[in-house]
Amino acid sequence: MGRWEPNTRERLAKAALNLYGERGFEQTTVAEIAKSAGLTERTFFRHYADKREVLFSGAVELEQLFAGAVADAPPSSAPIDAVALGLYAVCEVFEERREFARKRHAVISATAELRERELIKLASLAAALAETLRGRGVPEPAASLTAETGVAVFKVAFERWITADGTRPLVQLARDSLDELRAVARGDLPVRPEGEAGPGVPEESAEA
Amino acid sequence: MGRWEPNTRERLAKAALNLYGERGFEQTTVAEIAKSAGLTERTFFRHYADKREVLFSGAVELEQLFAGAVADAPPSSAPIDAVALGLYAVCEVFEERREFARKRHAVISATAELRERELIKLASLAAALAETLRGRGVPEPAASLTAETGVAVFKVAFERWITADGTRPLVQLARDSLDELRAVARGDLPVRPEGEAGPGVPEESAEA
DNA sequence: AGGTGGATGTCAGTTACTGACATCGACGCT
DNA sequence: AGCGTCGATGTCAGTAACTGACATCCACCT
Repeated sequence: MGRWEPNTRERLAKAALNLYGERGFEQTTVAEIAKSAGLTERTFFRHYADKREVLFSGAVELEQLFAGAVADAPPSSAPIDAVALGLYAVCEVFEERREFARKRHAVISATAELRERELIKLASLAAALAETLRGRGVPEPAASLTAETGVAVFKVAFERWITADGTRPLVQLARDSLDELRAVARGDLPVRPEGEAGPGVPEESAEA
Repeated sequence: MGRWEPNTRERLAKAALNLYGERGFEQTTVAEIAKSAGLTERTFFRHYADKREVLFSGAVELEQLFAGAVADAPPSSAPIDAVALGLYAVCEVFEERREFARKRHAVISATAELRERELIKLASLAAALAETLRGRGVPEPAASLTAETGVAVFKVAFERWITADGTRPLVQLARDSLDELRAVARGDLPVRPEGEAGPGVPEESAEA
């Protein structure tokens, strides 16, 4: 396997992330990314299907990790608990790369086109989880609903983790969000968790 | 307000949906759509931001309808119940346009790019719902989780409605999916009904 | 009739993306 | 060493999405 400089794909990904961060996604041309990595535009498109995909090369591994952990959960686990195990496994991986995740997240959330791509990756993840759950004997539509729910919980927890100062580990935020979801779906009216006096909470007290 | 033929936007949208359905999205050029509507490519881009957006012009109204119904729910309603009301309002609208919805859905689900666009519209919807819930005094992250959950329920119900023969109204499917979600989140274990994982339609509403 | 304004047409240009073909460089084989 | 193979890269030409600048047209108003 002949090659000039090693790690072509990673060099392209790193160059892209940097340029997207500096000039913005739309203001960066693929030719610039390639040049910055010492390659040509054509080579870029041999490694990544399009200009956005360069930021999402890790999606497949993420999916495998998440779904694998769900598959390995004890057979007696309720679907939502199996998904929780996958959630925790994923959180561990992210915990080690917080700065990278932050930088990448900043670029993505700044550009509508990149947000689209991220959403479809998350949808693919949800589909994979649903498939795994069906493999565990969970019928539809429970499998899909549980999978979508798990992804929603991850999104919420990740957002809080990226935004916060980093003292609280992602896995803990995920656990909290999951608990919150159970309460929401149960129909419990959410009581204010902490002393935050943000937008006033009107008269919410009793439940039906 | 000068104009040649009326309903320019609608003519473009109809032409696009037809061509996408016949030749496929990628095999259809914007110039062809415009020509088919008796207009030019440039005019197409004056009405729609890009080639995909022509299929999503109703997203804003949908969002307003959904969020409006949530906002109008009784103040004492639990968040999930308020979202349910919005869900039902949206279902009514779709019920009247089943054939259009089916055709459009077929085109979208056949093309990755269009699925991306649809996802971001749904995400926008979820964001609007979350905002509405916060306006009702629901704190985060319960507002976002409830909103995402509501959208997930809609997706599942819509998919079943489009796939099925149409005898069951969408609103009923939505109600069922919502019940299922509550069961899932409660941790009720939908165990394999008869020990076989066949594609047979499983029992729903199998809880107390 | 004449003027105004919004919608449309025309044209040129950039850039994402693709196919066809040439080239390079490492490796194995004799 | 010499040679051939093969995968990765470079080069070039082409399509089509999308944009900006400017001309033109039609409906309406005075």
